[in-house]
Amino acid sequence: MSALSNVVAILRWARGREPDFGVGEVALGLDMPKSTASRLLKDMARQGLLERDAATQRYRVGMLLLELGRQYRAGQPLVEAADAALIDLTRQTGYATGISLLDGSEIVVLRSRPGTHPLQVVTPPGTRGPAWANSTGRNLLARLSDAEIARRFTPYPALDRSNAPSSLAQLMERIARARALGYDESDDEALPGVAAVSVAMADPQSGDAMSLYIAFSGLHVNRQRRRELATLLLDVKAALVARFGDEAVVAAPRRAHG
Amino acid sequence: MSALSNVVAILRWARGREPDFGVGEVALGLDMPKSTASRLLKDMARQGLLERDAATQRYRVGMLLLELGRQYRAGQPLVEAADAALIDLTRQTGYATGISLLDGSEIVVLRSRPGTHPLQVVTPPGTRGPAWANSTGRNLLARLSDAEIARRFTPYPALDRSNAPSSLAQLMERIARARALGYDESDDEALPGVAAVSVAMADPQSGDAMSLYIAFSGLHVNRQRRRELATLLLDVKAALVARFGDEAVVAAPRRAHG
DNA sequence: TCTAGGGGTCCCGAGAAATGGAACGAGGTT
DNA sequence: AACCTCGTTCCATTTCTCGGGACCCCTAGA
Repeated sequence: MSALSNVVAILRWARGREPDFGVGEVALGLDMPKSTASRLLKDMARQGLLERDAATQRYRVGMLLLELGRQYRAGQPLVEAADAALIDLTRQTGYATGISLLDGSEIVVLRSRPGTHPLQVVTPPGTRGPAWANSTGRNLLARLSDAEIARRFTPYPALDRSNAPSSLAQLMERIARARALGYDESDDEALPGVAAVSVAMADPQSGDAMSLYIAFSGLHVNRQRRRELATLLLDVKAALVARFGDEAVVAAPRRAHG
Repeated sequence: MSALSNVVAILRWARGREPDFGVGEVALGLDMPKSTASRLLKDMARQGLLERDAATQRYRVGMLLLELGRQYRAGQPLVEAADAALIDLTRQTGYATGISLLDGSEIVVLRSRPGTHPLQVVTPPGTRGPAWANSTGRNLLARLSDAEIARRFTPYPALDRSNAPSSLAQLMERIARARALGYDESDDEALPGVAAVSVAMADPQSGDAMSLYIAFSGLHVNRQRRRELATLLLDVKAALVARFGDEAVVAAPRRAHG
């Protein structure tokens, strides 16, 4: 087992363990001798990957990771332009907006900001969620082949949320609808009380896909207004496609020179 | 040289290198053999700390760091409460707000969100800045001894911004003013055209200090309004101190039991 | 068409680092 | 005082990492 793989195993294990964790928890969680865990955590703290509270002897993620984390996909022209457009959309509408990426069968929030309406839930960048139980995820899945979607969702994950698709067949129906409409909606699925509309697009240079969303309280936004918000998002997407292109447009000649 | 220290050296070097970087740049930047750089980058990508674009052979920070980065100081009750209060303040006033921490002679943004006024500059979490050239940094420095401040600012850093203190003496004056007022202001210092007001406080449990700020366009907010914003921030701080305490209040008995 | 140069990859012997069982320290509880 | 839990340190042994050198691929220029 290389030093690097041990360190990354600890970092992966530490995801979701806010605010801190101890030597024994790491040893137990990773089935690792306590002396190994103690030594690795101490080394990682010394190097700045972690911080250690001397009073409690507990560890937490280090500031270096805060600095690097915000850098993920930063500087990519399409990502920055999309984010700027979504910040404008929040100003214009008062609703929370953001960008999500697909990772396996989950989504990870890349950028987000709260709206000015009293929506309680803010999903900060770095947060994971079930891709099948929100519109951003289904939009991203819609860009994959049916076979690949089936592969990722067998066995089908359990989630006790009545509005979320509860079988692969239901998920495929929702995805088909997203493909047909060009956008998707969710309401009280992964996030209770939260509704959203979203669109997906890809960077023509790299093929990296992302989903742009507007989130709002399901109780306070009627059907008509949701359609208006979807249209605003489609307009944002159209402007970005006009400026950067879309993967679908250049997919064929992508590998060929020229 | 341990494997861990090499990996962290690469991660530190990678800060600020958006959107990506190559093997040769790392080897040159860290004075490292190309074979070493190539092997380390490949291993780091395999483990998810980095991602590699097969087409360009260039590397970038990995999604794992996005997930861990947002976790920094997350789950700490005071940080979460302060952030929620600042989100409310953005809703209420329309101005950008956030939290910054001190690291040596620099500040690092922990949380931030844009306002709804047309302020162009948004400083995302993870961004570094000169502590002496903005109000958040001076507030945090105000909590240190004069000797410690002098130590951190000798030699005094150069920064070509006319409104920023350009000597240790000027910095100490500004810090003295922040101590007297309980808040500080900046205008067109580290960030051109950007003004801010901020207050600082510390977690009584851990002693960790943080600065809360409101940022706005220097052109569009008059002196009266700035004082109102400072009062709002002081109110937020007072509410947090009432709820959590402040380090100054419990500093003496901190090490003693009880 | 050929050559040179830049960027990057892979191999593997030598040397350095990492592992983890055992012993131990500190603090809390009975 | 004895016991338990959490965490630390030591060091013999094992495993891993380093990086020079050879090599590959691609592009530009003669």
